[in-house]
Amino acid sequence: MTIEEVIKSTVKMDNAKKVILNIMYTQNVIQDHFNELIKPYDLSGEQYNVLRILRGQKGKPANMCVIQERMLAKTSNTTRLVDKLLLKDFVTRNVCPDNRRKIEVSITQKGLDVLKELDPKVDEHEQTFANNLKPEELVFLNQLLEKYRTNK
Amino acid sequence: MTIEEVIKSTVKMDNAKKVILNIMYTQNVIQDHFNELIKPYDLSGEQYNVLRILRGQKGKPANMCVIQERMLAKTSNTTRLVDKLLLKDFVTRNVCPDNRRKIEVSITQKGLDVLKELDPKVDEHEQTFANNLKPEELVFLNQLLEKYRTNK
DNA sequence: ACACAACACTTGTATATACAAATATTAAAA
DNA sequence: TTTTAATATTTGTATATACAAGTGTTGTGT
Repeated sequence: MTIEEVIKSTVKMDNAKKVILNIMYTQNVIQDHFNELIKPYDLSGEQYNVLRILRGQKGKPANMCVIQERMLAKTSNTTRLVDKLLLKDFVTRNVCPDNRRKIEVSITQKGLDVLKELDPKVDEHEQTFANNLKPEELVFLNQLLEKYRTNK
Repeated sequence: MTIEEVIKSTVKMDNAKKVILNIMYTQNVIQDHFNELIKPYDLSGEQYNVLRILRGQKGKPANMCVIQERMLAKTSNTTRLVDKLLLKDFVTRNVCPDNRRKIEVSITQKGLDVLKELDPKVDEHEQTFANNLKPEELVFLNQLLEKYRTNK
């Protein structure tokens, strides 16, 4: 389905406009698909993202600003995201002893367990989309997107 | 800047995962850029989208469900989006005389004026990104994204 | 004609996001 | 050593989004 069919556009669009709509719409499709996947786990996409960042720390706690800079949406409110994860016992939060302005956030075993359970489902989610392209097309799509963002 | 650099990833990712992150992140970058552009006009991205759909109707009013199906984010709450536009006198809203369940939404002259003022800025926004790619790359990026979404 | 389902839209509620201002701590300058 | 600036995080507020339930209208079957 082309992007014109998706938005039932009546007028002809140039490729510059089409690419933007295609990226925005594709992101929506991916996100809706992912939200379905994590719905039973009482996690939002951003909360999942934070958990994955924390697991990537391999035991080392992460400060709020470290989490922030590794997230895709740079404007997210990390404090409140961590609040939600804390309520579910997926993370711990402690004041950093070396610098009391900082907060050390770590993933708990319960958090690791839920990620472990999600891993195969997330892999499947990623593959479902990726399988529509040949391996070399996948590489090229990555390159084009990165080039498209140049200087932004 | 590659997606790995953006999220400061420590571990190696496969291309299936990289594409998803690349699309999500690129959408964020585009959206942030666009939000800067429309901030002075007291419009949200979705509100702008609705106005553009209404202009595309060329005088013919649009029902709520027509607006809904033409939007990128299918889950948006059209009623409240139109409420906001109504408060700014960018649209009118009337019960459809043929079918009183339906609502006819039309763009006002004021709405058309604000779109007209935005047009060159939106074009520039689109071109700024598109200029990073050769014309044939732009075409290919569109094709890859559409293929990537197959059956979703 | 009546009951009931389908449709089009609205409203309620909880959560998420955006962005500015506030707080607390540490670092730097006078 | 104060004062000031910079850093790290939190809080407040307004708006947006997600999703279920509610309202009013029209269409269908008996």
